[in-house]
Amino acid sequence: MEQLQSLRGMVDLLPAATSRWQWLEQTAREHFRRSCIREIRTPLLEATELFARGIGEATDVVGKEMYSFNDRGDRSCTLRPEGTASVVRAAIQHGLLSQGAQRLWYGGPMFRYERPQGGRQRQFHQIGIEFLGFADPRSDVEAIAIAWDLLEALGITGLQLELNSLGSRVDRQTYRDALVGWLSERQNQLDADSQQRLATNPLRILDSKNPQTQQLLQDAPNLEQSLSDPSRERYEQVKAGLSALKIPYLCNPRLVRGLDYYGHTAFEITSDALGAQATVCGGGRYDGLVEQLGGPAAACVGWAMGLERLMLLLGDESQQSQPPDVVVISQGNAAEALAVPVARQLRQIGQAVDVDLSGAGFGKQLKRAGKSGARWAVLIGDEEASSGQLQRKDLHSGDSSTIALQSLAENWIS
RNA sequence: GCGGGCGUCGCCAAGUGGUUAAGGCAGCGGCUUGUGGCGCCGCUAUUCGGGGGUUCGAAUCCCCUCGCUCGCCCCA
Repeated sequence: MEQLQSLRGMVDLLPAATSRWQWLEQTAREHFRRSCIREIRTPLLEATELFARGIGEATDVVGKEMYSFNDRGDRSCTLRPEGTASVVRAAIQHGLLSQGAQRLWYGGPMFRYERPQGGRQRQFHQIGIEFLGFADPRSDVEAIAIAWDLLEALGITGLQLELNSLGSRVDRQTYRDALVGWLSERQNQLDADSQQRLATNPLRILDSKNPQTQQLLQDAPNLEQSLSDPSRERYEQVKAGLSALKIPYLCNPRLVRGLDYYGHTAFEITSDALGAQATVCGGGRYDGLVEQLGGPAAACVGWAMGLERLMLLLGDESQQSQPPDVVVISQGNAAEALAVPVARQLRQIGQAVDVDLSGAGFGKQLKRAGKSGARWAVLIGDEEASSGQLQRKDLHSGDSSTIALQSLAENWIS
């Protein structure tokens, strides 16, 4: 490789794409503002231990996907692979929870060392919300509704909300034992990955894509049946809340999610237009995490969306960049000296002004100005420079008039 | 990390062993040295992602490598 290029899975966003990204981000920001959710920004780099303890040692994210390195002080650092752990850490560190429950959102790049694929990059972008200190099932409903409505505001259709309850810690332990016991007797019928997980993370076997494994699981103990009455009741309340909002959902008892901190409500919003990377939004409840990371007991619910995947669903029609309002054209020493000052004056009254600094002939500059889609051209040549009367040309109609350099800003009318 | 497909100019793309590697778009220059959007003319890859090999001869065949892509895996 002679040519220097971006690292694998690290993608440049070129000007043709950035306006679309800005629109997406603004739409999300506005949606969060209306939902009274405030932004939190945390560092991209954290102590490796935060993720190891927060997300779980046995998860794939921690086990094999982290960008970790030792810094000059020999501390193990990791580029954040997700947002929740950092937000929780920050909330604990700054005592946010002692000021009451927190409704927070975050956004920005995340890093996961994986083989890139459509909708999957090593540096990718998420936005997410975290409700810290909310135990009521209505908070699950509200969080999901906010995600659902944001996707609608973005104009994304054809989405499916899948819902499950992982129950309480005790429920999960009970179920886990039952599942491991049942599967152990049929270990030889499991695919290789699932056999591994039997020891490390048995619940994950549930959402294996291996058809034989899925077949086998038909008769396996069911997570729903292991739910305690309060857990079941809670789940019902969430479902009722969603139904009341007319948000359609599909109960999927196999929906497990890969991060250890989830319990009770877990959900995903998927699209069938994304190939293998179908999840657009994923989240759930993580009532034990704050305490686990050294904070007070605080029930929480949150989710994250992958922005690249949203972009894929929005279609990649690269938008034309906004054309300038005005292009300043000049020729000759005296005139060229005026070009930047004129542009600056017009910018001060709010015009989007481009300046042709090429030194090419009038014809050429005018041609480019026309192509740029600008409405106006301001022409400055020797005559204009000496008389102080600039020429202002309407590029749509071709009409020209003069405008005095002295009173340019005052007399400019778009 | 494992399998399949692909890689020719900024973009799209012909060429599949034989002299100088089509074409289109964009860009640049000119016709038109101070007045554009049309038109016409011209220019832009000693080189086919990179390296090595086979061959008299390779973009075209083989190996390695990098990258992209699809599936697995995983998740957003």
